[in-house]
Amino acid sequence: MVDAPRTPAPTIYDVAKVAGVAPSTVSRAFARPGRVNADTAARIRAVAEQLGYRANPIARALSTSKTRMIGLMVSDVANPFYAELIRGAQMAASEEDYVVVLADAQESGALEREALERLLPVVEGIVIGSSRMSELALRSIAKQVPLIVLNHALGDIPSVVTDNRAGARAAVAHLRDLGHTSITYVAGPEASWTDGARWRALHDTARELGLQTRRVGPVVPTFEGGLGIGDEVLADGATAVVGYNDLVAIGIMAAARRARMRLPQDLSVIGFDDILTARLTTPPLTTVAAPIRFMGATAVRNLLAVLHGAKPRAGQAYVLPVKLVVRGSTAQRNRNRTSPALGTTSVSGSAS
Amino acid sequence: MVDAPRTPAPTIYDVAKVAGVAPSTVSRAFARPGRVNADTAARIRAVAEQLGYRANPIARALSTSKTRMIGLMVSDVANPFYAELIRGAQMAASEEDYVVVLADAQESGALEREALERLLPVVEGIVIGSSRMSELALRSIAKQVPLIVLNHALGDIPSVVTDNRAGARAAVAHLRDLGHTSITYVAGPEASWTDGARWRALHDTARELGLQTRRVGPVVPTFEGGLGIGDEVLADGATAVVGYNDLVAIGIMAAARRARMRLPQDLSVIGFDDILTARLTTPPLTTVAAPIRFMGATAVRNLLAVLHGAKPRAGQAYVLPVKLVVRGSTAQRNRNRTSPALGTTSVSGSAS
DNA sequence: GCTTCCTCGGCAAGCGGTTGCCACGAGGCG
DNA sequence: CGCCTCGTGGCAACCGCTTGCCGAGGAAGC
Repeated sequence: MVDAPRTPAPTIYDVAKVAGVAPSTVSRAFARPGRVNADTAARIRAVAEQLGYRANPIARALSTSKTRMIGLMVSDVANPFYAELIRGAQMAASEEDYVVVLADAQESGALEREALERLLPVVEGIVIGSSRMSELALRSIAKQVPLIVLNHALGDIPSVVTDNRAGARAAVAHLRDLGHTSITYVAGPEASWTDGARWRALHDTARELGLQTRRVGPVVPTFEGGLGIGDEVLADGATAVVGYNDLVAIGIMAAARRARMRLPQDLSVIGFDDILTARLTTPPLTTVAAPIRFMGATAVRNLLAVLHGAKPRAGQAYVLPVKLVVRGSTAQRNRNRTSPALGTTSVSGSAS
Repeated sequence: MVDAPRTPAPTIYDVAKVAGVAPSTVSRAFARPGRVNADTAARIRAVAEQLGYRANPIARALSTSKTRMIGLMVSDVANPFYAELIRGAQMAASEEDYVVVLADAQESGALEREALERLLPVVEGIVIGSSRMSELALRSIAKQVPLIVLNHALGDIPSVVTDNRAGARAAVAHLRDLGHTSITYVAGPEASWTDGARWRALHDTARELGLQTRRVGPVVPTFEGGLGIGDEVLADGATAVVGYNDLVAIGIMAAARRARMRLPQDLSVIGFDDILTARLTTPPLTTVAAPIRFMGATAVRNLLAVLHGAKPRAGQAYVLPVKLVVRGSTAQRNRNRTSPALGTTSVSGSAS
């Protein structure tokens, strides 16, 4: 063992002894203002302060089951989207003096279950960002502990999502205004509820506004995913593509550049989410910005509200507004762009 | 309050009753293999399984002070560097069935202290990534709980850092090979130990290899930081710049592009760390790649080792190897590049 | 003056495990 | 055959805080 002559932290018993009262009184002095005479309370506080007393959250939790911890499950911490989300959740939690326990599913349903297992007995509630688990599994979790899911509207579990419909509409309208007549959508994970929502909304609005749509994929929702399917997208002579998320969109841009296309003249690209990276690319990415940080905060705040006794609002998801941020990756359709010279991993097929 | 007819989870008492043994025996059946007769243990396990018993970590923690949680403090969760770090820490923790409690200092020493305060009583040990606190404060923490700091070599606290010296050397050598004779370093936060280490190493090797160095900054270690100081860097006619980290380097690139310089012909840029974003820029960033994920994992593994009784290795930091990853942002020095047309926020001064 | 109510502190029983110590029986050994 | 040792299980005392309940004493009501 280590050296550690660390003196044990003072307890309410120590404080009680010094202050000349019973431990229960000390406890109440902190937890139940008013229950104890003001003078006594003041004296106790003073002693506590002087002894450096800090309540032991573990002990408290044992009898109250209030750990002041909430679990946050993300499918991939390394994804910038989640970084922002975590930040929001983190902030909202601190506001109420809660602490967040992070779990990373690493895009695997099995790991997610396992991590959840570790979390469950310790946290008061859980926020799950884009689960890879089945709805059945989610429901079973929801039975055990207050739960709120992100980016996935389930009938009976409280959830917060973004307004994918409005976002898709804005994207389509923007592309139409630029003269585009056809849009290629690069799909994300099949298991993703968000992907379905985005595609459906895109498809519907496109039809409404008289544009064609095409759907390719699914791909893994990363830069590599977008890069990998880039040639297929370009082979068909697409002039406008919308990616499942920013990372995919950026991947597509890289593929286009590799194929010696000019951006945005030859190809307009739009992403979803507006992660930090979106503004760092060349050209900077036009994207449907989600209030990511706010999403995390909203989820946590609602979870906390439920923990404080509020009725969970299950029937209807909280839908957060989005905004199309026009940057440099979209431009007027170029009617006579040349057939792309495909990259090394080229695919047969030519531009229309 | 909520509905919740959630039946209370079974305890060792329930299991004991059904299995016809004493609670202590149940406890030992799980915690102390061998201490209990194999048959009895098997029976207990069976009963537990059937009842769906799960040990309550809170209760266990109360008497053993082993929470199986470690704290991870980062100065900015939204920074991609930390995203990777968290992932590594997270993975290493899961390996030993530990859970990580995340705290975000939001680049503020005060918030960092506060968050630490919340963490301290709950976790068995803490990993701090790039602290904004004073060394004094760090030492005081280290006295209370096993601590390991990242990117900051302190004499008496175990730490893991990257081989900044080797990294700087590689960067300088690379630039020299490309014909550059002078290097501008854009400094990061003054409070950053890493910044000092990088600059010193850069300066030393440059001198050794016969190159000039210049140092500008400090700037906040973000894209905006790099972008903001870009003009100052360019005004002096720099041909090669090394940023404190990738984000800063990317910011410089953006500034250069805004000034209508061609990259990398007119300006070579090198970053540090190799965050995910580094390969997504145009041109992709040449950078001194740190094994970020591995750093996180290393920190956690060593912390865990200490918790398991290993002697903390304080005297000497664990230094992790780095590797120069040459991408597209560096090129042969262009001897006759034209004086840059500075952007809107231009600074007086002309190229040499 | 006596009952009633209220305020405020203490007692003690949990919360769900862990663990030092003891007891009991069986096998080993001289 | 008596004594020791070893393997196992149980008892009970924690770990530190919360909280229902009780009771003493003072204020208020009649």
